[in-house]
Amino acid sequence: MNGVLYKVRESLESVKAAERAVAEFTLKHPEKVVSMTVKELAQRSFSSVAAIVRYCKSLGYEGFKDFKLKLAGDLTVINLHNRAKETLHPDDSIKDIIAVTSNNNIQSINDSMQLMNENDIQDAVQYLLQAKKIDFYGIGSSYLIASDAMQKFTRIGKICTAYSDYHMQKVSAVNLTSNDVIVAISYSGITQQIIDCVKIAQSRCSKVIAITKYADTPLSKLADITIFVAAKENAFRSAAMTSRIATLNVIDILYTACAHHNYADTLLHLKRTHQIIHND
Amino acid sequence: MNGVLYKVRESLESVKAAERAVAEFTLKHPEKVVSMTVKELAQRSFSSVAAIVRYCKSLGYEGFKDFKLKLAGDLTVINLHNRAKETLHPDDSIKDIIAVTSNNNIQSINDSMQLMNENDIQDAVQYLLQAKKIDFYGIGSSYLIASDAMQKFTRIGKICTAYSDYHMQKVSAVNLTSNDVIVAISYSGITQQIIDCVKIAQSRCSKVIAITKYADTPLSKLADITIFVAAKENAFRSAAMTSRIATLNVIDILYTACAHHNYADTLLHLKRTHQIIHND
DNA sequence: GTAAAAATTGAAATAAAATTTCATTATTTG
DNA sequence: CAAATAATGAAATTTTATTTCAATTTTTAC
Repeated sequence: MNGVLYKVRESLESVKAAERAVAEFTLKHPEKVVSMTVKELAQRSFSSVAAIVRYCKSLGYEGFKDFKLKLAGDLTVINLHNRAKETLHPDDSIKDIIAVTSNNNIQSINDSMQLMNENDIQDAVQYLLQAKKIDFYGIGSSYLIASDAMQKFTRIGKICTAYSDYHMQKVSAVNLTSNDVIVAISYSGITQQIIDCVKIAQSRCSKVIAITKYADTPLSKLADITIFVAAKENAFRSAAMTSRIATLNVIDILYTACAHHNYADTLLHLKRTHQIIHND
Repeated sequence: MNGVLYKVRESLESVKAAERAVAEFTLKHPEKVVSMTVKELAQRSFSSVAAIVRYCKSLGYEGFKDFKLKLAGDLTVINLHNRAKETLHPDDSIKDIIAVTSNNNIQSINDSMQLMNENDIQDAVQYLLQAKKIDFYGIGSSYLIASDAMQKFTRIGKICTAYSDYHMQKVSAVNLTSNDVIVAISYSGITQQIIDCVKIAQSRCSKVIAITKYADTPLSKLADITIFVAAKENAFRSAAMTSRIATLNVIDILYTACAHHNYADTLLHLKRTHQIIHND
């Protein structure tokens, strides 16, 4: 969350040539940077000492020393939930499976938190609050997340839908207005049906919030606001599996922030809802 | 815990006079130490530069620089946990909301892990592996979890279903056999529709695995195996919201354990599935 | 197309900070 | 109580970070 690595990654777009290599090296080997001197880093990233100090200052730090200190802090947090092994082997026990799976899920939430930009979330919440109608779009396992979001936002009195059918999504999209907001959920960021709906929505002047993996994808390029989730895949854990928990966490954050915005009003809505549904 | 501050506190017993003041100052104002130079710290704690470097080395660090870096890391973690209050207040910022929500979700997984019984999980996995057919039952937000489970187990070639409609659930239940297994998902453990289906399933001699909150509920009393999830509720976080992530983690564990049981076979199934669905 | 202005860059100078050395002082031991 | 040992900090040294500034590149304005 507004961490050093996030700032570095963000800077890649506007960084000067001499500083680019430094940024890239930092993203690739942050733990090395922490124990390097400016001189060493300058050599390793074919830059100059002065460029590095300037770069650190441009990111808002006092200098390289301050930068390293903050980075050390962030890395400790990132490593916090990272201690358990990540992959399973044929002879692992149930105990291992419980630990590894739970830790992967925890780590997924944690890593994604590092990628979140307060301002983006704030903007997304503003859109959602002002929206007359919200459409949540997702295909496959992302549809379940869309449904979850729909259930939540309905509970606080928002008009919103999540269609399981692609054609219904499209039908809904062509009838959007500039007062509406869509939330497009696609981990890969390349799901064609979602991209199609986003384009239709934008032709109707609706705002688009995307939730997708941390990368340059067609979806993130199109969206007005992109909220990233981190995920590591392996043979047993598909992309969808790893990202799902982190994506749900994003939904929780958006929902909580919206609910929070009008504290008293929300409590009323929730109370009303609670009286109808006692349990599930 | 082998953090810097822990070591410093431990050192108080055996520390030399000149270093004692340094240790005490560090314990009192660790966040200040991080941004101080050896010289400054020497003055503030009425010690000498050399004494401080020696002290850092005696604690096992390379020197003062290393000591500061490690301390910075620890402090970030400590701040993180301090910020992780559990409830939100009207004047909380987006940053607070991100931290609180994410931490609640992480906590939820963590707490539930503590409640899990290896043997129960192992037995549940055995049932699932031997099942001819698996029915996942859930109402409302629990239905989304049931669907998620269904999607996962389908990917490894299991015959399974999750019905959104109560009547279809019942229809499915009356046609179960002793070779089948149902997974009943209800956080409250008192959802009448789910209880009904469980009773029908048991009259057909099917095995029942329940996933529910940690308490004596009608559901946990009926089930053959109960897997518990922990959850703390408050005005903004309904039971369903807090428990959902933990319940999904249970599904992940069951799925992973089943998938893991036949390592080679599973990889084959997943590969096949992957070729069909590229992205979601 | 070109010249002036602005921005970028890194080598070298400077400043700051950390570490080491070593002589002095205090403490322990026989 | 003297010799041995340990502790201590001032000063020297080394390492590291920051700043300066002139050379170079890029942009802008005409």
